[in-house]
Amino acid sequence: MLDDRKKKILQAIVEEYIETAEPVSSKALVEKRNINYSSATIRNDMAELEKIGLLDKPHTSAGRIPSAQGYRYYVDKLINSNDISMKEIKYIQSQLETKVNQIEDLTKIATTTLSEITHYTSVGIGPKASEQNIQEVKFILLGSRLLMAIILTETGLIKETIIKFNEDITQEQVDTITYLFNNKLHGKPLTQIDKPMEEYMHSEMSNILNVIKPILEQINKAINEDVPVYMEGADKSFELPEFKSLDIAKSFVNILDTDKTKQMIDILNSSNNEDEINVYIGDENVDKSLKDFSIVTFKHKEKGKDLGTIAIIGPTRMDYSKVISAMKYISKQLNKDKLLESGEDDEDGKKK
Amino acid sequence: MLDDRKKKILQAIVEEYIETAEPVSSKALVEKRNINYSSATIRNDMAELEKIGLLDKPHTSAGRIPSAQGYRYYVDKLINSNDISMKEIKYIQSQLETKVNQIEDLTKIATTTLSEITHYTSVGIGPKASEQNIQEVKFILLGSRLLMAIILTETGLIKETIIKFNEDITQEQVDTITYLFNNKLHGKPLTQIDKPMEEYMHSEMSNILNVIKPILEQINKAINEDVPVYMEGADKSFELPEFKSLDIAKSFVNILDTDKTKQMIDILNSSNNEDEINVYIGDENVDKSLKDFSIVTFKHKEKGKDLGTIAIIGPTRMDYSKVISAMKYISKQLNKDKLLESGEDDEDGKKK
DNA sequence: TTTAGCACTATGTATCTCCGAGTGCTAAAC
DNA sequence: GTTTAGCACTCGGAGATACATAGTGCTAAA
Repeated sequence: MLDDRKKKILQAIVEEYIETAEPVSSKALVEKRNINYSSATIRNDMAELEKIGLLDKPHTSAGRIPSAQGYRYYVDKLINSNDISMKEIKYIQSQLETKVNQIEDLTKIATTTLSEITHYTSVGIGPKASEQNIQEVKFILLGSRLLMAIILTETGLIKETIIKFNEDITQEQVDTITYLFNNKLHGKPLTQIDKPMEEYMHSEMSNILNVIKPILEQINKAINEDVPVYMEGADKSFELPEFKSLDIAKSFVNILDTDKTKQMIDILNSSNNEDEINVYIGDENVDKSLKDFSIVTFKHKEKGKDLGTIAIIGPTRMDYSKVISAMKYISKQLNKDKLLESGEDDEDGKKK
Repeated sequence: MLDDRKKKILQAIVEEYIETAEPVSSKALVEKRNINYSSATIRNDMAELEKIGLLDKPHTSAGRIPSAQGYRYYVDKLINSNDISMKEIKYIQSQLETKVNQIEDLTKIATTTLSEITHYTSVGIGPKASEQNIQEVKFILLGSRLLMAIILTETGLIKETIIKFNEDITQEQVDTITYLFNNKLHGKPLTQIDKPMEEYMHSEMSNILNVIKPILEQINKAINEDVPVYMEGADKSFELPEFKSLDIAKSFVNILDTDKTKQMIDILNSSNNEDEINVYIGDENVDKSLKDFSIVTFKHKEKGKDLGTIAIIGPTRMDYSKVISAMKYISKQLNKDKLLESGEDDEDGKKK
């Protein structure tokens, strides 16, 4: 356990370093951070903080910088998690009020807003379709051989896909299929879409057998493929002094490349704690290419269903206080709004 | 007009520089590029090529590099536009055969494939909705106050949006609206969706008046907002030696940031020539932040309708021969396939 | 327990030198 | 007239050296 002065010194070093990106000297703490002890006293404490592993020293004649553990201590015990101004609150509110066309848009807007408030790069991932339960399935015949399937989930997520057939489809067939799907699939998870249909595959209704199969195939494909990813403010990161190091810049681009999106999704989805903000500092990240970065994530859920994940990626020297505060506020707003239900309930009594 | 030897020398310099990223010396041309003249002769020619502005010299005691004009001459007159291997052709074909859920997916696949073949960053932009003509409009009541509008265009592009109402909507209203929309809008451009509807706004059908307005609003929003952008292989660019310069790396990230997407869209959409490959070298680009880059674009059209634009962005020292060849081949394939029609024609005789 | 004072140390920067690759030009060769 | 050999010249990059400086660690005194 640290005594008060050491805590104060650690906090001051972290915050000063976050601000200046330069190793912090004992003198700087006295002059800029109002620590009312002599630089010598502070130096003694700094030496001890270094011994317990909370500070690092780039070299003998430089100041100190926080270690990953130091940031961790700061985030866990010293942080001000209400570091958000009235102006920022207003801005967030105005952004979240924007009308959305789709549920996914909400995550997108939150991602953008977060990047604008924090000046870090933010990444958003749309809802994972596979976790959702089916509310309703609609089929629309777009042409004699072209069928559009629209799946609405209980949380309002919409998946649509187009199926092409080699032979003509009749409206009667479509009606039958629509009836079957909605009868069998309501409330079932999207991943299990083909299980309940299988019995029909082997049933007497041979006239739709050859129609159902391609539909299931295509729907399955649509569910598993499409996880929208939004990235905002990548250019902002490049203004940071850490990006003067080409290695860091490179690994950052590697992380954000669309190809590597799946990696990112894995990283973010491993943060499972519902409605809670997770912070991964430097080498706490499982992925080693993230060792020089910190990630702050938040998973937006409603009734246990994934509505999207939002993350901020920045250098370990990140303004945790600001990032966590902003994310906390946005997450609270997202949960308060319950936007999904605003216009669709009370139809069949299934929802309260 | 250049004599044959000068052409050969220019070509060799461009190609050698593309390969090595080092200023090319007269000696290198003799030894590595089999120019069967003495280095002195070559030096004389290089001096002349520099005088006409086709070559640059970083400093007195360095070799030559092509100027923007030099690249331009190379691209226009010296290039081998069939620089594509059997293996690459096979790969492109296999990729384009992938089943697509939506028309947009085609652009996406082409974008990815192009980046993989050329090893440069590629950017794809989906079809511009505003240029499309309406084929059919469907409305689906998802709840008592939630309506989904699906617009199918003549080229197969699908736009869908959700409209929320403050009061309940009946199926009869939806049917009326569906009839109205399809009656009035078939074959009209998407941008003019509200013009033909206006007369109804002032007509006797007051029971749907308050329904049409929010629908038009929301549809207009969906049309104008949603231009999907795909980016592939940004990390590949960072492996290039030019990205050792932090300024170049920075301006590159600036270009590709989602925020600046609209700039990019403008840039790409200014390349209007249908089914033709456009090359913008260095400062030929209107946007000054692109002065160190070259862009090769191709606009995929069918019957005059925009189906998407694909671009390769790389340093001015780009392998134009390979990029142009690959793009040419992909564009040919895209046009040959006419994928859009494969299953939807002959329904009502409107299409041949 | 805190502080003043001082020796010590690593780094960044500036300056200088030296090397070599490459040119431009002149004069000779073809 | 065209090509080539030869050579002086130039510039940038790599290393070496020195210097100034910011910061520490430690000792001894307050």
